[in-house]
Amino acid sequence: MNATDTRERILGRMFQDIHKNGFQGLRADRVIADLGITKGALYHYFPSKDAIGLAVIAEIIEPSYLAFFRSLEHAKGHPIDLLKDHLQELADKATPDEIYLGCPLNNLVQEMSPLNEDFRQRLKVVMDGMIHCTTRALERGVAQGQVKADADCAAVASFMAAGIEGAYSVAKVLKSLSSFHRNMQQLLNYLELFRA
Amino acid sequence: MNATDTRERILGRMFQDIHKNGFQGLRADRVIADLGITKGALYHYFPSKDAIGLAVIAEIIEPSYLAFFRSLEHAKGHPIDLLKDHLQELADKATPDEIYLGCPLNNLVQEMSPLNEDFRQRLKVVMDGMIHCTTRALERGVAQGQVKADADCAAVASFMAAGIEGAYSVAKVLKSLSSFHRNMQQLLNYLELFRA
DNA sequence: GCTTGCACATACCAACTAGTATGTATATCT
DNA sequence: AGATATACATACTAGTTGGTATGTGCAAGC
Repeated sequence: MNATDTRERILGRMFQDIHKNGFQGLRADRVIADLGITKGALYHYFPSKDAIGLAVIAEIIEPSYLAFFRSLEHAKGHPIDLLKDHLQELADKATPDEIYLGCPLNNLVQEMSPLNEDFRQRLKVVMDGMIHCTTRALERGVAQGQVKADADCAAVASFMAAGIEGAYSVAKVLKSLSSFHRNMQQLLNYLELFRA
Repeated sequence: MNATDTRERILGRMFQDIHKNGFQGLRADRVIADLGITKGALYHYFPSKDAIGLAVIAEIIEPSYLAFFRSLEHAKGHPIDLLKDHLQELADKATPDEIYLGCPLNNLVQEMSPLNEDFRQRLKVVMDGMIHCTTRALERGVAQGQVKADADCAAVASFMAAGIEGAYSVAKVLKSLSSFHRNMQQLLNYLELFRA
């Protein structure tokens, strides 16, 4: 077991615990007991609880969310199809358990934005990334005649992000995977409106 | 100062503290210090912290959210106009501070649904109420030829709820009132699609 | 005027929780 | 081989936090 392994094991479990309990509900003691390690190991890698949360956002949440959206930059194909495929994939791969726990990004946004500006800044980077990449993809679509010329690309991109988070949110209270599917389908219909 | 006054003062402040810090971040000590009362008063009215949270949902959040949606049942006028007026009002009355703190319902949903089934049940009642009242209003609109006959009323109602929560969510991270306005406007446009 | 019960106030505690101080085994470099 | 740094383990603490046990002023009812 080398050093990077331990650090990543810690971060992975922290992410899971935060996903379930929220950052304020995260208990370092619970995680280290779970991993079979000790406080010494934990505080060897992270100076504080806040640092753990920020590392989880930067090293786990951000990469996993922005992977697709950054790929839009050089992707071939109709931007609306690319976006719809991604939403469809999100809908298809979602398990009841994931829906019940909610979107990790959304959870942290709701909980931490007003409490810790460092958290908000890092979360904003992720949300901005999603929206801006989508906006640019739609704008390229306009330039290529694939997307309606009068489409407000920034507004559509922003609404798509809101629709995704809202779908997660509603499905989470209702504890209903089918609610998530229905709302994602409505979002697909909405996107289709902007095809040229 | 009579008894009901004290109870309501406590609930009001608890709501504010929860709105800002979340339920797990709620500190009873902080609230009673703020109100200038003592533990004795607090635990005279509420048996536990959980009971406070549930009372806040049942007595503050639920009535304020469902007031409009229940009124739909007997309201005159085009259902789409009624809904759009409500969304417009939500957009107009939102202050930067409220946007920064987020939607109280959404906040609690994200934080508490997976942690406490009692909370989730009570929050689900609110969300269900919003969606079902909207659904019925749209269905009446279909019956009266005001709403497109092929509209999936339940899906539209659900998506409207998701759109609202999503708009709050995105605006909260971005700390942007104009983002909220833009997304609410997109939601208005979406609703317009179903006018007969 | 005496009891009863409501509406609090005071003092206190047990459990938890992030964080620290210190020790130690092992690998690496010189 | 000795020094140094890394990667942890152990033990402990200071500050919180929800909750309780107990006391008290007071108004209403008898």
